[in-house]
Parts: sequence; structure tokens; C-alpha cells
Amino acid sequence: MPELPEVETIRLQLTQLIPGVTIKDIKILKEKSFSGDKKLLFGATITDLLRLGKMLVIKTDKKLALAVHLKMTGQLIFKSQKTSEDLPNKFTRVIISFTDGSKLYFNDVRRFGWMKIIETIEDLKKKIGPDPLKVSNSQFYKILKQTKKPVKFLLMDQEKLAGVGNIYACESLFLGGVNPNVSANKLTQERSEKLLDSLKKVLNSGIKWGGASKQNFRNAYGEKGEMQEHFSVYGREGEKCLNNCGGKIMRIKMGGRSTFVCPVCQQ
DNA sequence: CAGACTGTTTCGCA
DNA sequence: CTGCGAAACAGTCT
Repeated sequence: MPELPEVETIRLQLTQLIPGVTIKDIKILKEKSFSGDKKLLFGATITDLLRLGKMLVIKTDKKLALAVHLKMTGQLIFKSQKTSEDLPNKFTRVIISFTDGSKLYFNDVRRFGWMKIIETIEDLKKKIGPDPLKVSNSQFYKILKQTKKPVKFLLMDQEKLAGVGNIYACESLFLGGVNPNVSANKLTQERSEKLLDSLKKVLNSGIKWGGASKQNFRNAYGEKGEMQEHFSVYGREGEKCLNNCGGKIMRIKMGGRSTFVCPVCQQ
């Protein structure tokens, strides 16, 4: 579920909370959710946090880091007090305890997400494209030229561009006035620039509102985000287009995923 | 009961 | 070998 803005929200919050704390113990409640030898991290102190697309990397002072992918329903919630009323819950898969008594809970209803001990981030980096917030207009235009697939698929292709999922793809295409079915390589340079600009705006807005919590997303404090209240098209099927063009938002299927479009504004 | 769901990976077929 | 789509992963919710 979480896309770039949701993961970034968690990263920003955890950056205020866990650098400097030392891992005391790791409790793995679901084997599948954690890979690597947990003992290697005992005694490691968190240094900083990094985001690679939708992945979060928790770095330590040892030569090891903990990579996390939340997939559809993952949550990373930090509690400074020793006990918490609501955590762990039945969906808690991993609990990382720190020497100061604080804890980091990895919850994941559907168990698609994972935590993985890694020695280097190079392998993770290799598999993903650049971060859309750091891409230049010319770089983005080149990426668009690489495929004739519908532009929406391109935006969501992590190997081409890392971090965009279904929601922010729909939102940015609407803001950019681009039909999701248009072949990526058919966009003119001008439209490419507008689309990238829209994508950056939508992603930054998502970060500003602390992520979108349509279903499961919670930030590092266990709270919902507010971005869902600022969607222009996502989940607004049948409602009036906010551009006052007279069109109604439609829901179409692309690659099995719901896609929301304004048939008037997005050509 | 059927269908959705904000994400990847894998498998089978053209 | 490439590219594509469907299926799989697993659970809750409407």
C-alpha cells in the first residue's frame, strides 16, 4: 500500500526518533517476514535512514543495514514507552527492541512485506530506477521514450522510476492532463515536462499531508495520513471533475488495477 | 458470496 | 530470448 510519500513520511519521522538508539533484541513472530541472522544486529546502533523507491533502509554503525518493504499492508510503528496498549497486535510480525526500552513494531496484515539484513545497498539500487523527485526533465523524457507501453505502466515500473504506485500515478496523470492509456513514447517533450512537474507536485503534496491512509497506512506514530482527503481523482468515481470541465470521474481497469480518470481533461 | 485492495514476483505462453 | 498477462502471495472488508 505505501508508495513513495508514505515511506518518506515514515522515514522523516523515524529519522527524528531512532538514530542513536541501540538494538537489544529482535523478536520474529513470522519467519517469512524477516530474512538474515537477527543476532548480527544485536548491539548495532542506528545511524540514519534512507529511502530507495518504496523501500526503507535503516542503517547502523556496523557494516549492516536493515532494508524494509511494506508492500500492501505493512506498518512501522515506534513506541518510546516500554508497554503499549495496542501493540503488539495480531498482525505484528517483527518487534525490534532497543536498549532504552523503546520498540519498533513491524505490522503486516497480508504478510507480503519483508525486513531483510543487507551488507550493501548496491544490490537494491541496481534493481530500481531513479527517484522521481530527483529526475530532470530531460532524464524523464528519455525514460518515456524507452517504451510504447501505456504511460501509467511506465510511471509504476520500479525499474524505470522508483516509488510511484497506483494512487500517485492516477493523481499525477490527472494533474498533468494525460490519459493513462497513451503510449509513453508518444508524449511530446512539452507534455513530458508537464507530467513530471505534476508528478513531483503530487508526491510532495503526499509527503506534506503525511501520506494517504485509504486502508492500512499508519505513520511511525501509528497515526493516519491526510492525503486521502486531497485526492483529485483516486476513489472519486462518479463525482464531478474538480476542474469544472463538466466531466465525471470514471473508473477503468488497467492491468487489473483500478484507474481513475477524467475523460474530458485527460486526453 | 463475490469482488476489491496503495505491491512485487513468478510462471507459462506467444 | 523477450514481452506480456495471469496467477500467486494472504487477509480483511464491503
